[in-house]
Amino acid sequence: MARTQGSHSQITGPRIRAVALKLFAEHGYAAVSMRQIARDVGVQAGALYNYTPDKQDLLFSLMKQHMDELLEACASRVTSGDAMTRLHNFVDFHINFHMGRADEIFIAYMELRNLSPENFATIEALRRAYEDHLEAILISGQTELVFDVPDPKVTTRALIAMLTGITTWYRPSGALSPAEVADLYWNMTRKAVAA
Amino acid sequence: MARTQGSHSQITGPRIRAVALKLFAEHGYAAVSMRQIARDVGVQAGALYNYTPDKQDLLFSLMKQHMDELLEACASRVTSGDAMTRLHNFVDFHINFHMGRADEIFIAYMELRNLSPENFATIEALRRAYEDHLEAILISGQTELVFDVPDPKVTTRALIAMLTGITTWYRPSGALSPAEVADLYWNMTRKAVAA
DNA sequence: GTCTATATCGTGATAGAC
DNA sequence: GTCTATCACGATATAGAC
Repeated sequence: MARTQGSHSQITGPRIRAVALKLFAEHGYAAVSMRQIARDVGVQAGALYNYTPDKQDLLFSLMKQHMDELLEACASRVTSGDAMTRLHNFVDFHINFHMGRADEIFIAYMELRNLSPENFATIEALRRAYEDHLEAILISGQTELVFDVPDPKVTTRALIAMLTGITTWYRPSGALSPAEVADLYWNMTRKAVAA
Repeated sequence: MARTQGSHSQITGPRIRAVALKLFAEHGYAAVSMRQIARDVGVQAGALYNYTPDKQDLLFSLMKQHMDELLEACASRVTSGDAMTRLHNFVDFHINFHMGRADEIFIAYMELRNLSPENFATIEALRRAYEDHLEAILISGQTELVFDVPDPKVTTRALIAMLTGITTWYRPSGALSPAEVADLYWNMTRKAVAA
């Protein structure tokens, strides 16, 4: 009953990650079995363990990679300019980065509780680092007197929740283009923090 | 090895629901076993099936009850007054209702994908009905020229995502009182939709 | 590197005694 | 209404052939 015997390490590894990402996002980490991942990849379950020590590490690795990419891409976008410009850049970046990554976002926000304590601490620290980018912008704007933000930490969480919520309803096939969505959310953000 | 033999139907039913709610919120529906629920309730696994036909129905029943309570409590709060008053009432209601129900909210938003198709349709309809309350307020405000809301549907989703996000970080033991949180979020909301 | 086979355990749900 | 016992199955992970 062999199916695809032979050596395919260079494509199997990424395929496992892609399949796991999709299945975790669709059904949830706990609801997805290693057998199911293997079936969709086209290998036997045992073969998965050549690429990941266990299921937990597969989840962690996906989340870690996402957060690393997020932070690296963010840093280059929001460090120069006045507060208003940086905020606009942040909103624009956040929306565009997240729009093409609905699965990653979903997992990053929903599967935190399925991480081991150590893995959770790692991911949580990265999430904090990302929020700190926005918080720093808000504080700058407060100093420049262009924003009125009584509690930068709370406002940061509020804005990120609002922006990230896009992924729960946005579909590329929908009525609004990414640019239109970005414009709508930018206007709400801008007004919400305005002095 | 009997533990708590005897008849306790009047307290066991609610206890099962309370325990299941807590465990589902903490670990996720798929990650929680019927045995685990039974253990925390203090009965054997088989006894659970005197109260629920199956695990799926237990989840659905919890979500349905939450949505019913949400809609009933909401309707009485946001139907009279001008748009600004109704929006303030909605924000205030949403925050206060959700603050004491972190577990219910978490489940209502995170476990949708673990519902059977029929159950999902039911809950989704109730969620829409709730969003429609806010959308109606925004449209009223647009008519009254007190709001500037180019896309009421999108703004509705954005505001609800922002407001519901409170449950991911708010703790009663934290620095801010519920009233202070409500005030911060009301100001952001008010400004975000202002004409 | 992938396969087959398997060890070990936990799962949802049911049957029948009390 | 709760218990004990059990069914039928699927889970993660490993061992060893190829």
